Amino acid sequence: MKEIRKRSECPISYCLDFFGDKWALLIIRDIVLNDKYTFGDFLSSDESIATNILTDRLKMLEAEGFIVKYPVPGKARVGYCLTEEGISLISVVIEMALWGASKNVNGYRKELGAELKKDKSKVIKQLATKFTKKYRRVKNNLEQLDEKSKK
Amino acid sequence: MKEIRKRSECPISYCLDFFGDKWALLIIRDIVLNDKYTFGDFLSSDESIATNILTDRLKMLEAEGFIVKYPVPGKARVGYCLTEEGISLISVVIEMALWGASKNVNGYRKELGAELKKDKSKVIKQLATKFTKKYRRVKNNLEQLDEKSKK
DNA sequence: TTTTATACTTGCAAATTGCAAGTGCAAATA
DNA sequence: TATTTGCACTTGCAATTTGCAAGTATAAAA
Repeated sequence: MKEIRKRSECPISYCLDFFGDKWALLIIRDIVLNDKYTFGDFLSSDESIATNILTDRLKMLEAEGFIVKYPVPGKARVGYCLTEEGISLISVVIEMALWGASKNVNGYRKELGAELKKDKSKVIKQLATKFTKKYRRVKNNLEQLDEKSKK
Repeated sequence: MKEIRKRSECPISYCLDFFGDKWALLIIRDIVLNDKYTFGDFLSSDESIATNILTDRLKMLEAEGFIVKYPVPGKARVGYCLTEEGISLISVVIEMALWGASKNVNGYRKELGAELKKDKSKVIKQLATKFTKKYRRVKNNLEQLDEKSKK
């Protein structure tokens, strides 16, 4: 698992301690903007992440509290869901999306682009609300599974 | 020099094509928030970048049009200044700063933190204006040097 | 029990980072 | 003019990370 070392007291540096690589934020993106949640989902993204890198980054994100793993129906299937910590990254991801879009790289549907231009904060809030609800459901589910396994 | 390859049409991925490493955005940070502009300035930051990595990243940032190099008085001395392209990264840097600060990593003076909380957009605009003015001065200067060398 | 789907794990080569010594260039000084 | 000093890189090499692709473990269905 990618080792996290705090390089300085600078908040930007701190952010890059976790996310200063080509892949970690792409996983957050896939969850936030592409509704992906399984290992296979992330593997199928256009950037073609390698399985060992994906595993490594998911482990880091989970260990640092940005995502949580939960069972999904299907053989050996699992999903990954943002925690509150992970949800706080949405604004960074959106800011990058706006930056890239300003360079005429905009693979997202036109409506999202228009919404972001119209009211960026509103979009961020809506996404945060959506994933907060999902996180609560998943957390409850995990807690219930935990109780069951104790019987 | 770090090779830039466009991995997909996603704007976030596009941003990470340039900045998905531990160092490139730290250079932008140093220019924007620490008023640094020479090789030696960047070398002295708390994160201790290696000279070969710094050179590599400065070359990339220059080649991609985010910064421009200009002469500074002193022996073999040069400075680096944001271009309009580079200035457009300020909002990403600031969003990361806010994220890091929300995790209680805040090595900046309290006033900046307060200003950002009060009116993030205003701070971003002020910084953009400041560096736009500097870029214009530098560009004019470079153009004049260019004219001189043709005589 | 066997097959299938999923999530990883592993071995290895290529690429990148980090350390620290070295080199080249420009300006100041003797 | 020659030498010294300051600055911006460059270089050699070891350590680490990434990427490729085959392999393995687990869970559920047949």
